[in-house]
Amino acid sequence: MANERLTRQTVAECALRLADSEGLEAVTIRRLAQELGVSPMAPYWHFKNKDELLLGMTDHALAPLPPIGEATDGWQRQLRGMIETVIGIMREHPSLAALLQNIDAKKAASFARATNDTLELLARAGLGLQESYWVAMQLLQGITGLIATRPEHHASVTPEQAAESRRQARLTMEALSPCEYPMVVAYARTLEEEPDPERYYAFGVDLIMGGIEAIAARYGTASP
Amino acid sequence: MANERLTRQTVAECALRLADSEGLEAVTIRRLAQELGVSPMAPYWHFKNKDELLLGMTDHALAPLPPIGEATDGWQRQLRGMIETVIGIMREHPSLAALLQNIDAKKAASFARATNDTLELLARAGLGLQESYWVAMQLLQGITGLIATRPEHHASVTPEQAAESRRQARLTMEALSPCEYPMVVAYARTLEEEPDPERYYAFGVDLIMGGIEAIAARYGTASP
DNA sequence: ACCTGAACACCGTTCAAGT
DNA sequence: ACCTGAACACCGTTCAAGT
Repeated sequence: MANERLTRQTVAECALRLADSEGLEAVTIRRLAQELGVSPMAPYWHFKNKDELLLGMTDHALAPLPPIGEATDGWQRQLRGMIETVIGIMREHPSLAALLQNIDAKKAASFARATNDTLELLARAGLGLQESYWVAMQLLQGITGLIATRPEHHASVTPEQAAESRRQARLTMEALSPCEYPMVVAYARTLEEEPDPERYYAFGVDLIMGGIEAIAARYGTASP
Repeated sequence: MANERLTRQTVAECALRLADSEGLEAVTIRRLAQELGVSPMAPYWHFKNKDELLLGMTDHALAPLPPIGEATDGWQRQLRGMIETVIGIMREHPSLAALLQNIDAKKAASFARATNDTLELLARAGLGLQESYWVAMQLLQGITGLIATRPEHHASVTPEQAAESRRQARLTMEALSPCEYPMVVAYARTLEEEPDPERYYAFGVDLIMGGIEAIAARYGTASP
């Protein structure tokens, strides 16, 4: 719209907004340029290729993630807080999960920072470096999976879109043979009623934290 | 090569082999046709579009997954066995993880079967239908993440390729500022020596199972 | 420094046509 | 029933050129 000069910031921001509202597959260099009211090649001055752009979008989304605070709490509480914050950011940016799966995440500075903080917490849990890294990656995958399976699926902002995608999921599963897949068909029926997102996310966090605490008790050397 | 008649089977098989050896992004309708020695439009007779092809590839890869056996063991042992089997299949088919992230998995019959079996096991663990489904999806995501982060990264078949991709990962992380990201840089150095894949996967399975057992103890109604 | 325009080598997919 | 060929509307990216 505005005919201002472009910035790395504004380009990344616009691309992220586009991804959040229409899905990551809508983010095309040409479509982005159109959205910015600029020629198709303009974005290339700010990002040398599409991968760099995706990294920029990720950094822009993850920027508000606060650094890990002082060690006043136990590592469990701090880690749980961090997980909840990331979930919050992913709920604000529905495309972030897909983004993290389509880039080499360790090349994003904001992601490296989050990883570093997580490694620090897990060291306090008594885990070794390798184990900590493996746990940190599983952690991210867990959060991503939580978002991907979420009841308010897709880049759907409006309740109507959310209800529609839930209906689609239900129809897909109900189309299956009830004698071959009885449990799946039974689950599909639970999708008829509106889900409670908060209950869903709380359960997900418990699931992720449960795995980490079990592994810390087994492989770690620190006291709880 | 051979000028035989095409089959849905052979097309899916060829596409999967291509994906496993050169990555999912190499699987293009046109490239696939070339590989089959056939005109670019030929695959369309067997799969109505690319999404259907990806589903077919997934079903082909997941076909050898055995159905859940009789309930002679406890649900924990059976579930652990299933996870290990899926990991085995994913290690044989390096593209399967990416495949599952790029399709609507519930539309793949083989995936629905695996989901159904998992739901049955989790019901025996005393979890409700919704909770079971959430756990099942987290389970898959966890396995997928395990494969994605694995030491023998990428579609690398040869040890040289594996060593090279590990080296690339190390260089990316070592390029980071050591005072800003001390833990990440420290972890990068552990990548210098050859990893032990079995130790890695065993740890991963413990991590995933730990979460499930913790949640079963907390939300379930069955005795262990 | 920042952006445009034309061009290249790719995509997925439709549709009419061949055997 | 199974496959081909031409055509369409897209991609990402390079490169020379404009201001």
